[in-house]
Amino acid sequence: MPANALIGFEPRKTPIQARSTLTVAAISEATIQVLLSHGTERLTTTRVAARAGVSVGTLYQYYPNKRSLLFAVLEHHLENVAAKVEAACERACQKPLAEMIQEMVEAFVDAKMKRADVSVALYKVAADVGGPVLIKRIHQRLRKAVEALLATATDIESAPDKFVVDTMLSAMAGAMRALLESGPSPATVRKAREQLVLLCQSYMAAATAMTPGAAAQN
Amino acid sequence: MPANALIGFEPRKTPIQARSTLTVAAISEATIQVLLSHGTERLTTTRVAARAGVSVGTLYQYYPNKRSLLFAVLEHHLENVAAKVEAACERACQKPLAEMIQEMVEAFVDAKMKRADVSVALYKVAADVGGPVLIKRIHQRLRKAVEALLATATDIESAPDKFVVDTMLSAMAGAMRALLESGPSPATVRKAREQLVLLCQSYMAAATAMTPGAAAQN
DNA sequence: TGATTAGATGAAGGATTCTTCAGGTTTGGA
DNA sequence: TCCAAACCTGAAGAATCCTTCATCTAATCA
Repeated sequence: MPANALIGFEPRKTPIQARSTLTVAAISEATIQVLLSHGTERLTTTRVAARAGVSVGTLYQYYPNKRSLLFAVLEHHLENVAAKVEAACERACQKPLAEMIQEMVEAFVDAKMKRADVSVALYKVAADVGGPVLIKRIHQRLRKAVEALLATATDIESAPDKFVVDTMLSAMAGAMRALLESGPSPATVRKAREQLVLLCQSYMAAATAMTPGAAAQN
Repeated sequence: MPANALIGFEPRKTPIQARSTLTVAAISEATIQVLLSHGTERLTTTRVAARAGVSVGTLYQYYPNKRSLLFAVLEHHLENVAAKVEAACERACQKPLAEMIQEMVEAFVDAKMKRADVSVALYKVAADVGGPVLIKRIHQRLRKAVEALLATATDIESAPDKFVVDTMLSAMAGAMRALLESGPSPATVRKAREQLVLLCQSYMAAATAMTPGAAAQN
């Protein structure tokens, strides 16, 4: 399943002339627009093409099928978030643990909130189109970035387990998802951001303290 | 949206005779089976009816449409999980914070793992069928249960903010989802369960005013 | 036993959507 | 200018699927 779950998703043809480059960009943006205005259910290739100002045939010249179209948009979004977090990780090297976590988490929250509506719409897409595979791939990227980051922390002795990092990341992503899907006010987002930082900080502190000498009181 | 998002989901007719009670039970179970064997995409009313050993017409006698069928199954699953967690909350009254959290989290994990395959399949369903509304409803139930629980903790001064409880619950649920969707081995589940407990414990300890004495070292 | 209600049937209507392809238009180089 | 490649068009094919309803059978009760 995870191995060949992505077949048939490759672009059918790559744009060569300037005209077609504009076309694929328009299709991509139209997909997001239709997603926002009609939802995943009523996202049809014809509608996307119409919104992009081209005909369906043109759409199928660059995407082999509807799913590949959605997949491409989802992939682009996730890559973008991952890149932001990775950048934050590099910025936060050689600092105390708490500061590292704060920068990383805030980068993640801000990246997701940048276009909150799109983020929410894409959760539904992920359920249909290669979600698991893609999520897993991005997740691994983030885990590596965070592990590399933690290795440079100035105030911890041994880097935490892969398992711990994984748990933190999925908790962070899950809480973020719940937040996004609740349609939060700016004030709510601010508070949630703080809490998310605290959540990750306190967990990492507890999970890293376990390994060296100062074990927990349990 | 959230207000009337559930219209048309009410059962069309309630079974009276014993025969029809069996029928609806069979349809319900068949829905899960088809969900597992064919996925949400290829879940058709005809297929469900066939699997249940009845005709499509019979199905439509009890469910006004396909979505109401999926909604009912999802609702049943979530109610079950919520009940398990609520029961754990009542069991854990009048104890130290860490123990409370442990019992609650473990109850949640165990409830979700009970039929892990169904849990995973229903995530996709939730994306299509009244997910947000239902999730929000269950979430509120859990929050109230946890708040009532925390109010009886023997080692904290003031009960934590609603916001804190919400964050913890969504983080817990999110991490659990990621775990389930990764198709974990029993050993992995065991480790993840521990980590999830630790995650929630350390966060609650950090976000709560503990009684002087056993405060966190940060 | 006869009448009335509950329950079950499944072919067919109706609607939607994905995808193709034969043919037309535009672009860029020779 | 002229041609080949790139690009675009959109009606129509093909496949699904949801849902209804006229009709039949089983159960309940007077």
